[in-house]
Amino acid sequence: MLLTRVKTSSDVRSSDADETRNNILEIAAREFADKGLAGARIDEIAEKTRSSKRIVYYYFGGKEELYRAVLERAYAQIRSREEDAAASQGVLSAPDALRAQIEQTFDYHASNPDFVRLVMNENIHHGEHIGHVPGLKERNRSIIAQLQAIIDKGVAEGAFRSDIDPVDLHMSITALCFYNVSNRYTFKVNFGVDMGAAKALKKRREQVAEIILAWIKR
Amino acid sequence: MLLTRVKTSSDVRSSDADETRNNILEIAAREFADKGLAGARIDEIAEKTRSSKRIVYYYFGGKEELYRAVLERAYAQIRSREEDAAASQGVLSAPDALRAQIEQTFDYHASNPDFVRLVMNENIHHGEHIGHVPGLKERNRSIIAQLQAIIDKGVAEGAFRSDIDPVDLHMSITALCFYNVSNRYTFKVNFGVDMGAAKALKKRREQVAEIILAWIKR
Amino acid sequence: MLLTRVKTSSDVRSSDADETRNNILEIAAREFADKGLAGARIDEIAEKTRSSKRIVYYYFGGKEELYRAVLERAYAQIRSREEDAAASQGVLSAPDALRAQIEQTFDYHASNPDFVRLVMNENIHHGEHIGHVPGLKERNRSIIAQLQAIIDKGVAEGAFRSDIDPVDLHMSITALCFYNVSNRYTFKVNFGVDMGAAKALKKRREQVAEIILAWIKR
Amino acid sequence: MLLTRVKTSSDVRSSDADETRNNILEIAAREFADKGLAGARIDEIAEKTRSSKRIVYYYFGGKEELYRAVLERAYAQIRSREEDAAASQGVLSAPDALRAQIEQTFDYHASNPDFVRLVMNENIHHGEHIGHVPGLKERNRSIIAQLQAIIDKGVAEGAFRSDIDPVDLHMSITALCFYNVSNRYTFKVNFGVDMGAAKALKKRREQVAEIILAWIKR
DNA sequence: GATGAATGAGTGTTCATTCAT
DNA sequence: TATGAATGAACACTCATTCAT
Repeated sequence: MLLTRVKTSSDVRSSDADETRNNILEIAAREFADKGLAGARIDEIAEKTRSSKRIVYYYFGGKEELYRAVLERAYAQIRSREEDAAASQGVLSAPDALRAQIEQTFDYHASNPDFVRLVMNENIHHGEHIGHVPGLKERNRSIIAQLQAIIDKGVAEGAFRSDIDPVDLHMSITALCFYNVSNRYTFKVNFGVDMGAAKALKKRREQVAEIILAWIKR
Repeated sequence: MLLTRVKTSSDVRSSDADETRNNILEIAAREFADKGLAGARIDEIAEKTRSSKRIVYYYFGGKEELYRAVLERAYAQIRSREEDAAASQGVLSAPDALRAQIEQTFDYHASNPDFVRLVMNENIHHGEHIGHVPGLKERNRSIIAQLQAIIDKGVAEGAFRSDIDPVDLHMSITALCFYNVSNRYTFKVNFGVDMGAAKALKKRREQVAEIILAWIKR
Repeated sequence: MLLTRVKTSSDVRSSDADETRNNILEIAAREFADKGLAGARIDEIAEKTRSSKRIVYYYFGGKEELYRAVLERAYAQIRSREEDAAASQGVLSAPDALRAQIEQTFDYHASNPDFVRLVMNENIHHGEHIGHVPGLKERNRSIIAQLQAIIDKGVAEGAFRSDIDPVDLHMSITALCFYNVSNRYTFKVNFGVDMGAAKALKKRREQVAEIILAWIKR
Repeated sequence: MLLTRVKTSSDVRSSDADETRNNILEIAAREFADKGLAGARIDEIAEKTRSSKRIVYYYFGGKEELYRAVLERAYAQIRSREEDAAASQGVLSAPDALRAQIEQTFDYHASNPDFVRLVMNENIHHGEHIGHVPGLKERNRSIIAQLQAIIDKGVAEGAFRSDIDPVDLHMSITALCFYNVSNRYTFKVNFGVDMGAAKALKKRREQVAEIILAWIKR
């Protein structure tokens, strides 16, 4: 900061500020995902941060606002992933496109357990914060539209049933992709199977696609 | 208590104690389900109880122990339901038995959102308390055995594929029954559909059975 | 109790009662000596007892009263010891009698650390309970009279100074006998010497007598 | 603080902090000395302080840590006193130096009953906290070295016996200086003499020196 | 804009004691 | 006389938040 004169001081500050903000959000996401809104400690978050507790308040105002910012960021991230994925499915047949879509959803959940845990937390809180997350509507419209397109294509190809609602389809896919992650610990205790293990994941990934495709095929 | 005058005074006491215990457990279950282990307040639980905070400690020792007792009770309840249900499936064909099983699972989750939320909470806590719940092993063995029996029958009848693992089947069923309840609030915000509504539930119930049966049928 | 008809029921009860009382007092003495009045727990005392918490209240009324009873018993014990010892000193020369007296005092403290600790506790509480212990005056008069007799004899024998006050003598002896026990733990940390060890005690016992005799001899 | 304007703001802060810390330690020392670790109440300490209960936790972390800080401070104070006293004994003869040393020890105990009571408390707790007090080893080495020097000088002067161990000497002196303070209340009840009274103290001060000197002289 | 110090309100827990039988 | 169950009051401690600089 002291070495660069090219950047104006305000530039420097704001880029530093962004870095600080992101650093806090990252740490906070982990903490909220791990312990929930009530269980996470501002003190602990601040301590793990490169900055101080006061800075957390300075940037975010309070615990709840920080939680919302974390939620927002988590949804922003999944959305950008979905958009990336959507771009590359144009040329596939409907079943293949659907399978790709399912696998992408499965992978995202599997490799982002913190997102899954944040969503669980949000449901524990009756979804009272998610409403404030901007850009959700577009995201959801886009997901549904994407699935509708695949369904339409599959019906046209004579491969899919014509009576599948895209929202139902989305729910079924997500339910099957969510559970391994969300209920990993109780499932492990109950059935001795660790759904975090690579082998188990690979097998399940295949299976989820199989289940959905068996249902939608005519 | 109202029926008997024969009971000795000690009997009366213990039944009172049981009543108090159960009353606390009921209230606590609601609170823990609603706010999580960290978010629930012993003060609040006690206040809603017919007894006092001190009594809560007298009976359960502490917050964590109370939480465990709640978890234990929740699992005990689902287990007794499963046993009841199992008894009545003997005469059905494999697909009908499986459908009955799925519907029972679906209904249990739908009408016991607190159980679902407790399980979510337990997963947030990395399942560190569920291990202490007694009788889990038997429950799980029994579930799997039941499913295995249905699979076997279905295979024998020529109705089912022969390569389905009962644990996978259980996971798939549960995943599809769990999600509407666990993610009800975020789903509502995201897609405008309230999965708590009777109509939505009825439709989904049918659908879940359909999905599983489509997958398992040969 | 049900088997003996020789004893009247009230006899039986009262002897049982004495046993119970004594058992409680013994346990309580250990606890109060170990943790002080505030630190000792009625629950813990009751648990270690052969009886119940309610019995403790039944017999003693409350924590403070129990503490007083313990204090009383402790002083009663030391007194009876002193009387026994006094009886056997008639034939000795004054220095020998004094030495015997000192050694007896030293030994009593060394082998009754609980008594020492109870006295420490009582001083922490500004001696507010010891006033209620009956029989103290007689005990103290007797100790002082005993020492006065030894001094008188020593003066008559030409062995002792004539200006020693028996209360001062008692204080000096007790101070030197008390400290090894009362300050055993801090002394150990400070100087690495464990005054509870037999060898250290034996040496110190000799020394204490030596100190007092050097002072009183003419 | 009132004298300096040169101090930076952080200096001012830290001196305020020190003041607060010291104020708390002073009050806490009185409370712990008076009621012991278990008997003292954080609430009461905080109330008597110029600050709040929260501040006590902010500075010290907890009751036990506060107790340790108090213990540490008490030992630091006695040590600095000893060092001051040691400096002024160079020119005296061995008996005079020893007498001065004894009187200083006597006076310190007599005028710092809280220190004596803290040490008693620490012994009730089996000395489990004193081990954590830093600088104790140096203090004790220095005390013993000082006494050894006096002994050596006295032996060289032909005034003292040559077989006195400095640790024994220290224990004897301390025992005689500690008791009037530690057992003041029980002694008062037992023998009607208030060892806190100026006259009694003066007489005893003389006597303690006399006892030790009688023992060590050849 | 940035920060170490401070804090009111609550949070889980424990204690000596009493009640109902 | 004897006791398991129950309890109000206090207790140590924590938390998100704000103040002074």
